[in-house]
Amino acid sequence: MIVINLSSPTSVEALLERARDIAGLSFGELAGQLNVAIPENFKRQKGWTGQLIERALGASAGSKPIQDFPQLGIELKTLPLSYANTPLETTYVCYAPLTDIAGISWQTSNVRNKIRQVLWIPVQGEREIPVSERIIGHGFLWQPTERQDALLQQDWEELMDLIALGKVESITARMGQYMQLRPKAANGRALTDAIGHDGSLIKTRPRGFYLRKEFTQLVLNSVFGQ
DNA sequence: GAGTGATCATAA
DNA sequence: TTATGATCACTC
Repeated sequence: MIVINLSSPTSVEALLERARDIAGLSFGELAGQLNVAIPENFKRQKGWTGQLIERALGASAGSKPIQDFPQLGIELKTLPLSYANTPLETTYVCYAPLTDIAGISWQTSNVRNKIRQVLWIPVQGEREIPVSERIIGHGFLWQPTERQDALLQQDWEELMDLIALGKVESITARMGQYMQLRPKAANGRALTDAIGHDGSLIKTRPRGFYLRKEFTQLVLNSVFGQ
């Protein structure tokens, strides 16, 4: 049996080694080693896989708005794949700032900072596969290519411009070619401040930036070839 | 069937 | 409430 070390890895090499160690394990095997209860489905525990992998790799940030491995400058993301190895879900990046956005640029944005370096862990995501039987794939370290960075910058600037102009309520998830803005909250009653049409503050649902499946597919292609 | 909008658990 | 981890589920 593989012994999982719960402390934080102190080097990139050590982190990647841990990722290699869990590759090929089923969710059930890893959850068993970590004494984590396995749900039937994710209807009530949507972040279960991510939290399982975080524990296994020794992520330390908790719910702080920083990367999972601050010392290494690495963010951890699980990526549920179909049988055809295509992404099954969009990827949440971070909350979108809806006020006090003067002075924020793509270069200094939360989005760009978050995804400077990502350790992607592909996992089987088909819902017909019982949770305990889904297999963990081979994790890989990724940094956006210049082109990928430019694609996200384009969407980010379009969306942030609308937010700055007080048009957040007119933004739909259909906007943005590779990155979109969608509600991100416990429910529809959650409200936060945003810039209104005349520049005053309004209340709206919190929003988050999400990478479209098309973008994470580009990531997969850029790493594994198409 | 795909995608948007909604939602669930948890921590601080 | 904001933030983390995301997937659900209804509508088209």
